[in-house]
Amino acid sequence: MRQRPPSGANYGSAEPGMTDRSWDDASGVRAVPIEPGNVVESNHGAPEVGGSGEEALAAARRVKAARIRADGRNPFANDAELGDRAWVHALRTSFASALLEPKAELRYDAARVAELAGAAEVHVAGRLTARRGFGKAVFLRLVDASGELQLFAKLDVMKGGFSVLEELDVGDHVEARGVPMVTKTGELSLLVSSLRLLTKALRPLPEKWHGLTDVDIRYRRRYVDLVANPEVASVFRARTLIVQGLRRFLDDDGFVEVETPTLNTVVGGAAARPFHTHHNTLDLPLFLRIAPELYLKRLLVGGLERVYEIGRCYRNEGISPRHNPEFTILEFYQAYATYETLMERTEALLRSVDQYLERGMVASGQPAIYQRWVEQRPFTLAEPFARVRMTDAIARSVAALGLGPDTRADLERRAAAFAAAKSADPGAGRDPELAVFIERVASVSDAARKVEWAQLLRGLAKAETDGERTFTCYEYLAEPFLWQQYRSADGMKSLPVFIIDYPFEVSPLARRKDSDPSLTDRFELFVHSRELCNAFSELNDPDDQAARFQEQVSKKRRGAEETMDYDEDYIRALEHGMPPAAGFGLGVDRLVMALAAQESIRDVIAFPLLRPEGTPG
RNA sequence: GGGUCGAUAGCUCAGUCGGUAGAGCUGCGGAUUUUUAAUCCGUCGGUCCAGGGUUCGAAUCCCUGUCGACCCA
Repeated sequence: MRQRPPSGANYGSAEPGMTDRSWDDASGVRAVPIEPGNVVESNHGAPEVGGSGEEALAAARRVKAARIRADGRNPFANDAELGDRAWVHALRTSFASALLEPKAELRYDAARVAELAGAAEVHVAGRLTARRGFGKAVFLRLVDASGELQLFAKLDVMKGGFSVLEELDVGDHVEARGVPMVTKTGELSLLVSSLRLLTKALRPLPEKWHGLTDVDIRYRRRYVDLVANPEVASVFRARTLIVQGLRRFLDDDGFVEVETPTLNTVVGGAAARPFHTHHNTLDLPLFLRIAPELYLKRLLVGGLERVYEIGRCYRNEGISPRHNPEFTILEFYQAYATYETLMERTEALLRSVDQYLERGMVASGQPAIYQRWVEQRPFTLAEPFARVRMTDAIARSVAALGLGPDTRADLERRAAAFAAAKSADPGAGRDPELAVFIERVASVSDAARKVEWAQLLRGLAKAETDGERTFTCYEYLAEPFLWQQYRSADGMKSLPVFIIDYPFEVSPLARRKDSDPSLTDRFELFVHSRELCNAFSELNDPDDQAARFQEQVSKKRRGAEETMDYDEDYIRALEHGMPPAAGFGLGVDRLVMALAAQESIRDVIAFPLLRPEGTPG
């Protein structure tokens, strides 16, 4: 790809009008000057020409479309025969041996290209994204799905066909034939012998230099965003490569891909609020699934042994740069494996996917974009991931924050006092002692200032068990600081961290540790302090599972919103015997964010959920 | 749910103390046969997010609402 301006957008200026029709071709095409008052009938009444308001811009293009129709041609043609079409990236690749140093500048040796190209014409098609006119010669930039190529249209080559330039605008789709050549500045171009409009674009593309930057419009009109900001297309191509890489890794390891229901009658497999829906003829209330977990494990019971699903889940929760209400999850389940096996597999999986991504980006001519992503990633996959027990992570982080070893005990005492005061008088206002306490612990260090103490204490006060308190301490005291505390050998990047040994109370589907039944054989992988994977040895004791479901149900009765339902059929399945197994879940959107160095989940989801345009909220 | 910031031409943005609404790009007309945001000349283009208020006068000040971004919950 050619070097682009920093904004990523780059559209050519308008071609000044060409009224000199001395080269009108012999086919009798009458070029009609486009002027105010010269409006030809269009599909949308009589547009006013002139001005550059949105309607006026579209109207001017409708006039051109109408003129083309009047000439007996179709401005929305569908008879292009592209059997011999050359993708522009493939074309570029075929002239790679003519590249001059430094190759990144994409300057070509004219003589070498002439030698390679001979007199053979090639056929390309795509969208015009820039136009620079010189009267009897015009430069156009053509973009297809593979890349971009400059077209060089000259009157003395095109003869009568040159008049088509009058009716072309930036944004139109065209097909062109010509012989590859190199311009004076060394740019590989197609010396156009024939050029034809395929689709008239009635609306203009955003401005060529600044492009489209309004994030709201970018997400709402992704079709424009993709054209105006080429890197957006790279991100979505990367997404495809990443998903392919995940499939490849699992398929090669004997996993069976399955699709399980997204319309569920019970909520299960994760702690989240569901979306509600309804089936009419069954008159059945349904939930959109929050996780495929319980169905996939039923398949283990059935003997599939290695299954996975990549699919959409729906959680009725807030929207943030890291959360979209619908998102894509990968879950896989492997019989006769443990969570320890899966830690090995996880490292291998992520490296394999990243290599697959790199190969794909290189193959599509975007090695520079991939390289930039790697540099922008604040983490590295190159070194062994850290493995830390949750309690150790807390202790280490507490020490790193400059807090004493008794901090947790102090916090729990304070939270208990807070909870007691609150239950005695729910309407009580601020607790001045609490503020004093927070100030005391927060003032220990700059890092300690960053702890969300008030939320931590609220969480501790709400926690019902020791395990929940451990998890709460982890969430607030350790997790946000993992990226600082686990670093690569050179200290430049953060290391992915496996947090292991989760308390059983916060892991209702995981197997208890044989050596310590208060813990589970579970890990989560944090990449730069962001949760990416969650995996555990599966609980296959139906009686233990039934008790945990029971506890979830009673939590819900006590007012908790993010709990599971009792899934009777799942218990029955376990009673038939699920082989010992380990299961794994990964947020695909978050993986794409991490690998393609994107800060917002909305930048890796083509059409993120937005409030509808122009509707009161 | 709360706070901060933002919304002005199709796009990117200015707009002073409250006094006729501005630029660049796009479009349109013209010149130009090797450009790279081409260049040069001319020109069209506005529900200043919406509604209300203050004022002789509001893009500007106030209130309410809508949408968005960021932060917090």
